[in-house]
Amino acid sequence: MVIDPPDTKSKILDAAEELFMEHGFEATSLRLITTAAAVNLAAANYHFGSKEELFQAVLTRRLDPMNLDRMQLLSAYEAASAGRPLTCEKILAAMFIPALKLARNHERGGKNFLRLLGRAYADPAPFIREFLSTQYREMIARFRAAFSRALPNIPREELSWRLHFVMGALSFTLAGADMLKIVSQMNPQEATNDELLLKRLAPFLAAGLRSPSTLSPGDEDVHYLFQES
Amino acid sequence: MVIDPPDTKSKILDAAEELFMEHGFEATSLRLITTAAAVNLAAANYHFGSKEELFQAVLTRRLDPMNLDRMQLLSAYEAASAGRPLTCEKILAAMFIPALKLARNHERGGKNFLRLLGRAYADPAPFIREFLSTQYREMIARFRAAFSRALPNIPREELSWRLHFVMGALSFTLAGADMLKIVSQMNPQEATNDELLLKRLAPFLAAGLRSPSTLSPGDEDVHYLFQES
DNA sequence: GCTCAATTCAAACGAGCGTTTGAATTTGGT
DNA sequence: ACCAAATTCAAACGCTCGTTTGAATTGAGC
Repeated sequence: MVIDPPDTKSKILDAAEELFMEHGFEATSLRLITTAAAVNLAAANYHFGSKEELFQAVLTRRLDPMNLDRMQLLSAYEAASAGRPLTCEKILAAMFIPALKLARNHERGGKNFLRLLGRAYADPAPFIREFLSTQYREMIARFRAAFSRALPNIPREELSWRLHFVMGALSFTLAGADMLKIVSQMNPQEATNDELLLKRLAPFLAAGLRSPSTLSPGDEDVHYLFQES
Repeated sequence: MVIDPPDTKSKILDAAEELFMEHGFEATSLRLITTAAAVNLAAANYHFGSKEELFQAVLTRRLDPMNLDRMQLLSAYEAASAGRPLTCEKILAAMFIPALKLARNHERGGKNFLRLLGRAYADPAPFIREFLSTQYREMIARFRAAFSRALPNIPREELSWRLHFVMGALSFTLAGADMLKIVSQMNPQEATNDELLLKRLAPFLAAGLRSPSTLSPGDEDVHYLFQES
């Protein structure tokens, strides 16, 4: 069994994924990418059209299957629950397991990709924001509906916020191997254990999601944060 | 009472803050900044040395007072508690109130700054990461100690992770006015109400922080996420 | 009113950027 | 073996970047 050599397009995608992850979109030049991929400079524009389209191709290659995976897993859980609403942990698992599967895909640096993705969330470039917005719309809608059934007592708007916090903590965690040094001077060998990481994150988020809504109607004026002493 | 005109240095800082926030570090040129500030291009290098040092000056101007504020507030709460450990809400309030105070500082765009800060957390540039790491070290250590007293049953390592998640959700939330469109198609006029936003975030995080540790010793093999069906 | 240091200014420097070009080369169908 | 399409290649284009330079201007102290 012979593994045929990767074609130019794949070599560019692989090099771009690693370098975009390491330096960000703006700071990574096509010359750096094509040199690392050992292909001609013009090949990038020939195969992908532009640097922006190359970046989108890097994201799409892994993001599409992962989000599909998430939705299928959620559907499987829902089918198995016989009509009862899922637990928050179950829904979070449907979000995390496909991400973990990707992170474990070491043959091609899946972990690099998750860090790249986490950073893309915070990138101000309009073309990145629009791209992610359309890529995520369907998946987010499915999960919002699932959480809504799991947490019938949380108002719809409050739930939107909490889902936002969940995405924030998740993407920050995925992107943040370096950040751990800032926040916690964490043990590095543990920081690379993604499974353990998400095992810690999921219960944390589930507890937050289940907490009673503090801003129920008529409760707007509780100065929650600003009580004296 | 006459307000004297802002000097060149301040004009550059103000313009840089707004433009770095909008486009990120790499995508913002000194020519864009100095033109917006209506000063000569060379003035940026004359007053700040380099683009990197200018960026650090933008951060320092507001970050130093804010973190000092946080630590003083935490000390005040601790002094008022007469030796009893603080609640998580109280500690989170000491983190959030100074940020809110800054966001309310409309005369100079404090809100812009918080978005810039949230984005800096995710920036891969080494000089940014090192800068933030040293700027935050003392403040983080103080708050970790406070949470440690508030949550004596959470192992030290688990607590480090949870503090990490808290920082993630917070910075993502501060940075993410645009992101709300992706995750939740949120009501925009509400998204700009920072007080309400943090009133929702704080109880969410407090519930997560207080949740029982699921990875207590001997419990390592619970396949929390990977249970069947 | 002179001096000298601090600041502002227009101009340029060298380097790196994304993209395009047009010829050379490889590939696959007949 | 041939042709046409797909791909690779070296070179260049036009542009913007961060930084530097050296002269012009300003302003406070004597």
